[in-house]
Amino acid sequence: MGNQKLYKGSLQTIILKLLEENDKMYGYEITQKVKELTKGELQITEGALYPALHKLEGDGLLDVEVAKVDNRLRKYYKLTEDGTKETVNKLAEMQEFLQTMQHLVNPKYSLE
Amino acid sequence: MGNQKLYKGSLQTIILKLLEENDKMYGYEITQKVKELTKGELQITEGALYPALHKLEGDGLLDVEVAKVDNRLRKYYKLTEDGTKETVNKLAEMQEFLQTMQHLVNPKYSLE
DNA sequence: ATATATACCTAAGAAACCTATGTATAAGAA
DNA sequence: TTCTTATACATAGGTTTCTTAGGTATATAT
Repeated sequence: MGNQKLYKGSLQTIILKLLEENDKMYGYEITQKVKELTKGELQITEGALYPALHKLEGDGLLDVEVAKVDNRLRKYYKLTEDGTKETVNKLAEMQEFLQTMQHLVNPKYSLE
Repeated sequence: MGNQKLYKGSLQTIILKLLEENDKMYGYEITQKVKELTKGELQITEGALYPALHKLEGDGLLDVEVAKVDNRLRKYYKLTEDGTKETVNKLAEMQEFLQTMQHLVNPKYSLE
């Protein structure tokens, strides 16, 4: 790691993308999934994750469903209809950002 | 645009990369160059740029040289020796970040 | 018994940015 | 010739987003 600050601003997009792929997930599961997918490169902190989930829910992009598993609480989140639409937008913006940055910092590896 | 917040955290790297390519540049020139290279996608604001340049200078990564052109002030910045080394690090971190994000949000377009 | 993993949460502060504003000169349009 | 736009620097105040640090609680492994 050491480049955690580059991820600033991309957490919402990451959450939405995971929920697009996995239908429903709970917070802790998201942190583990991201760690696994990035081979430890990105560690989402709970102090960042939970407020982000609450914000997405408040914005109407996620629905919550509480469950009890092994006598422990879980809050499953899933995309609303608006959330599904917004995910498409956010992913498009992310792709544009990644391409622009790739072009900026390393023109020869550009995808264009 | 609309995805400006994704660029949060990447400004220093962008500045260093431009100075690696162009030897010396002044602030206003950097804003124009970035606008040109990104086809208007990224507009660096002065409120972000100047403090960033001052910080890089304070950290010993940039040297300043003041010049007067057409009776107007210009502050030319160039990489120090430390700045050149740090640029290599920051670019490597950026590449890793871009690859990780690409893999996260769109596995099939991954460069791996 | 103690530590680790699972599972949620918030408060306080830091970092990095945007908006707005200020100064000043040069060039172009009305 | 006045007004706007472009060039060129700068800072102050506020916002967003994250990190750090702490809190609660159950299950499992040592």
